[in-house]
Amino acid sequence: MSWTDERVELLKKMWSEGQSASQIAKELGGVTRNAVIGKVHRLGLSNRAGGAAEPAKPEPKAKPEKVETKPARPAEPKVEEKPAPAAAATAKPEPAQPATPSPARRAIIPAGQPLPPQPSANEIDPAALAKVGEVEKHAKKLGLMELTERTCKWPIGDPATEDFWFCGLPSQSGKPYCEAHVGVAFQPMSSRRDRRR
DNA sequence: CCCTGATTCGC
DNA sequence: GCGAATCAGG
Repeated sequence: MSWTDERVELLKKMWSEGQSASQIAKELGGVTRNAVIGKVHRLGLSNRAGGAAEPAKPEPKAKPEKVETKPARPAEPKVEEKPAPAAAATAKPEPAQPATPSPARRAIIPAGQPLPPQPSANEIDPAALAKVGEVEKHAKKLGLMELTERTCKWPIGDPATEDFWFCGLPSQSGKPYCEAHVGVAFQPMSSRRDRRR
């Protein structure tokens, strides 16, 4: 593979979007993250600043003076780093159904919820639940696109609204979830088996 | 261990 | 110019 204009363009785009070198490499295909990084450097955009943005690093120079703003590039598009929730668009307070072709639709419950059901106060170890609650505060709130092989894919929030994201915490094992979520995801199904219900 | 970007240097 | 190997972190 070679760095065609298109590929370089995509590289620039993704890099400025804050994508990691490995992700870019994966997207491009035929190159490794090293190649991407090498190219990035050669292109001179090692700093992820499409034109100027980063808060920059406050040098040990505590100069109370006003910061000099170079008018060098006043009209820079400046690609703000947006979380880019991937799938869901920035939902507006629009309660209306977008357009459900179904003649008779019931609740807006997405039938295809491939991922584990939210723990419904079942017979799950309270400690594990507490842990999840705790962990979800630290969730990285990844969008569908941000998920990788080793990020927790536990869904959080309501898929029907914009309040939906994935845990995203590292799932170091070969598991699809982080430690906490693994805990409530698959219980050995042995914890209290004879509930003599 | 997983990951990140940065650098080097033979090609 | 290219990128694998390596380095230096998190």
